[in-house]
Amino acid sequence: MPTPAEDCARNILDTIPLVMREIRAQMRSHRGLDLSVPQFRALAFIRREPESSLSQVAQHVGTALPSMSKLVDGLVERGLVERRPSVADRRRVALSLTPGGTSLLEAARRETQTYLEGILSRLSQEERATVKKAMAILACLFTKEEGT
Amino acid sequence: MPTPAEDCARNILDTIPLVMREIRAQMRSHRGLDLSVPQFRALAFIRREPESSLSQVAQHVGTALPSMSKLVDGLVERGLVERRPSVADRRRVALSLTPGGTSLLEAARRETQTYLEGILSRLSQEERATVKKAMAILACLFTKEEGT
DNA sequence: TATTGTTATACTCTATAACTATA
DNA sequence: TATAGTTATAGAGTATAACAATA
Repeated sequence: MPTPAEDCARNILDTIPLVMREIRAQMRSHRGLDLSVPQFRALAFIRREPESSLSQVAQHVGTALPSMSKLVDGLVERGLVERRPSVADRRRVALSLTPGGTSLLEAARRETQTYLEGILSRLSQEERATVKKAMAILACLFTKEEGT
Repeated sequence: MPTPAEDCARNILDTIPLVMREIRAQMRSHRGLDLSVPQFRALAFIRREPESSLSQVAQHVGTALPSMSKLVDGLVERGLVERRPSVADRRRVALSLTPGGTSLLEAARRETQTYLEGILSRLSQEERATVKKAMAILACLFTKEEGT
């Protein structure tokens, strides 16, 4: 019989990529407001933390700095993000959403939320509670892991 | 107050990409046996279902057929997979692991399992049970969703 | 004609290394 | 010297469209 941790690890390895794939496909499927998951996460972070630097966004989204630089290039080209040099420290960059970026992000979030809620509505209240609790546990575990 | 489903959806959206990112980084970090998550999943499926066709693998891993064709190209070049025309139906392809592919897959799985178990060992038995149960719920939900 | 797979094309994601500008 | 960011480079993932081979 497998140990509990072994068992749990295998379940994670089987399930997380599956769910991730659905989320990605769903986000990509909207004409005009299609976003990749990292793009979505970057926009959401910038809205929550206006004037954030590139490093902060990269840290939060979990990419290397050059990756985020290029990702932001694309968002700026699409007119969703404004990138200005910071006044306090001119090495830095100050990122913020344009009005178009804000409304696109909100529309995308609405779509994705609706999609997920549709799926989750098939669960019992208890099952949803279990999923929510598990997400909180994992988020804690894997966020704290960053420095290691 | 957000509805339970809305709440749960946001938790999923915040957490799944985070965990996915860690799994990916972990799998890529091994010298000699570094695999992407889709490569790992393809190898695992082919071992479980020898002589499978390209379509079957693509279906299981969740990629489009051309994507899987290219992914398998890489695995064949690395000597991990053998791709032969099927005898019964020569449009098809019969995929199987080489001995090298089998041992690499096993080594990679061991590494990843060990890594995940290390993290999960910080949880209480009850927390692990919650995570495991949630994974089962999600796997069911998102596997059945494929045809929609 | 329908199915299986490949090729062509075009993005995005991702990382590391080398570089520039500022502190 | 150290930090923030960009550019260069390279490889993988992803999808759609067009094509070839076989049934």
